[in-house]
Order: sequence, then structure tokens, then C-alpha cells
Amino acid sequence: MDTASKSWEQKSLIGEIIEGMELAQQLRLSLSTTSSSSENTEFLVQRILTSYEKALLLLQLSGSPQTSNVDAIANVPPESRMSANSSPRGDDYNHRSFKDQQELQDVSKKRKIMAKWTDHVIRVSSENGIEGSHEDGHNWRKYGQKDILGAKHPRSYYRCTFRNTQSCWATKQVQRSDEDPTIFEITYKGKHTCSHGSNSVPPPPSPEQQEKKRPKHENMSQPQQSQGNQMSFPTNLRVDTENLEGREKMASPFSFTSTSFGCMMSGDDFLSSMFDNDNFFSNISPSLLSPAAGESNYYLEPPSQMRNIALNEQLSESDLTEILSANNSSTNSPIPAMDFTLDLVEINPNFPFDTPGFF
DNA sequence: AAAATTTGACCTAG
DNA sequence: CTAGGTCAAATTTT
Repeated sequence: MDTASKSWEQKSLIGEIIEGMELAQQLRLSLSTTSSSSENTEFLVQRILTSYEKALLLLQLSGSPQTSNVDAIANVPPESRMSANSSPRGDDYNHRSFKDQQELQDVSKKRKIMAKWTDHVIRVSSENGIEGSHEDGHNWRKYGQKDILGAKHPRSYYRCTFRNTQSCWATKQVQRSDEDPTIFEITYKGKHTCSHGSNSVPPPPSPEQQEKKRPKHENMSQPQQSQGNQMSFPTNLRVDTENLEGREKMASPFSFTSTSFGCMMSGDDFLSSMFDNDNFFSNISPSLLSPAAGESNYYLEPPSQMRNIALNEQLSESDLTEILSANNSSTNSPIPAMDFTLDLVEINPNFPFDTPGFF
């Protein structure tokens, strides 16, 4: 009950923070890569900030017990965002299953919310031999493969493993580059609504090699925890984020960009500016924003459903500590209502936090 | 046995 | 009709 929801918040929060961390690392990598486009970095920055915003929100919410977490989040947006987006269930395949009578209704509903989901492409190249490196921290299940006209390699389709359990409609497509077999273009569609931001089971990263699935030269002797999945980007792995969701959204990212990391701005300013930002709340629960969503009554499943895959995972200690200490040094804890007790230790005894002044 | 992948059929937009 | 995307049964992997 109480404990349950609490831990739900904690999980979400931690998930967000971790994601932000990972993204930050990607950004760093991207920055160090000679060929990083500003678009690319901007995109990453935006995502990072999003994560932190959400985390902050969660903190806020957990501070004020009145509001029921999610609802609160959904309502928070005062008047700024959701101008052009808020595109819930834009899924493409709801045709087959019930095309009897529901279809009609569904269609009318769909018209309303038909917009498109986030969509971005990144190019990943593993120039060394590190395949399976592309782990984005999510669990994907392959559901199809298609030969594409003119492309030498087939395109594979993945969707979130938790699609059914948590109605997470995120999907991605992976296409190997024609000439450079080392480069994969990964197109992400939709946002993850599942509770597995990046922490979850050790992802057996094996995106797209149907031709040669490298056996496992694995060593399961890692004394520590498994770790090393997503972010352990080998230095020669290039991630190239490219597009985007063609919208003006990217035009003016944020006002608090560069500052936010080293030392976020102080309290109120930060919070208010984060509300000014846009569309994030819209992804939190599409269904909340558009009741029309229909059949699914199971978005945001009850806490009970999420097992405790919580966070006993793999954050590379070194990195984590790095970031934490960085924050630490900046000393001003920006969050006003920061009484949140994040007992990571309880959740995960092995958690690498040695940082004394953690938070 | 359960979960994930393969793969050809099926569906829809253009 | 074609190409791209998805389904779902069969198959493989865990």
C-alpha cells in the first residue's frame, strides 16, 4: 500500500535519474566525437533535462502526499505545453485484432489523437567488434523483419518487451547500413511508458544480427553486480542522433541548459522553468490526457504489478560516483522539497554509493 | 516450460 | 499494385 506506492515513486525517480545519467554519458561521448552535430547534442541535452525534470517532479510529488502522483503530474502543466503535441496511442497496429465493430469507434477516437510519437533516428556504429553494444537500457522484442527495397540488409522491428504488461508502445527499427556494415540506423518510435527506464534485467543486447549471433563468450563471474550494459559504450562506438520529430520544439530548448548540470539553478526558478518546458507530461500517460484511448484500462499498472526488478542494477559505479560527486561539489541542492528519503541502500545493498554527502 | 526469434502471410498507405 | 509494417504460428533459445 503505502510502501508500495512509495517504492513505485522511488523506482520511477531512480529510473529517471539513471536515464539522465546515461544520456549525459551519451552526450559526452557525442561531444568528444569529432562529428557531432549540434542537433545531435541538443537532442541529447533535451532528453537529459527531461529525465531530470521528471525526477524532480517525482520528488516534488512525493513531498506532498495530497496529490496522487501521476494525476498530479498530468495536471501540473499550467498552460504552457501541449500546444501541438500530446499524441497518445499512435500505434499502428490495432487493425487486425478487432476489426469488427470496435473499429468504427476506434477510428473516431483515433482521429482525435492521431498525432505522431516521438521519432528519432540514431546511427550506431560499432567499429570494433563490439556488437550488441547498442543497449539503450530497454528491453526489446523483435516482432518482424522486412527486406527493404534498395537496401542490402533487412530491417528489423522491435517493440518494448513490456508492451503487453505495461502497455508500453515504444518501438524501434534497426537497419544496417548498406556499405558500412558496422553502422546501424536505429529509429525509435514512441516513448517508453514502462517502468524500465534503464534498470531492469541484464539486457542480453542482441539487436540485429540474424546472420551471426555471436555465442556467448560470457563470463558470469562478475563479482560485483552485472552492470555494464547500456552505458558501457566502448569508446569507439559512435552514436549519432539525427532527427527529429520535425517540430519546432527543438527550436528553443531551454534557458537553463548549460547551467543545470554543474549547478542547477536554484529552486523556484528551476521548477518554474521546467514547467515551462514542454511536452513531457504528455507522455506520462497518454490515456490520461485523452480518455478516448479506449480499451486499455491498464496503462500505469498498479504498483503491485511491477516486480522488484527495481534497481539493483548496473550503473557503472565509476560513472555513477563521478556524477554524484560532481553534483555534490556544486553544493546547492536545488530542490526545495527534498525530504525524500531515497534509501537506495535498502533497495540495493550493493549500491555503489560511497559518496558521503550524497544529496 | 516460458520467453524470444523467425518468417511468411496479412494489412494498409500511397 | 507495391513497399513497408505487423501478426502470429512455428521454431529456437533460455
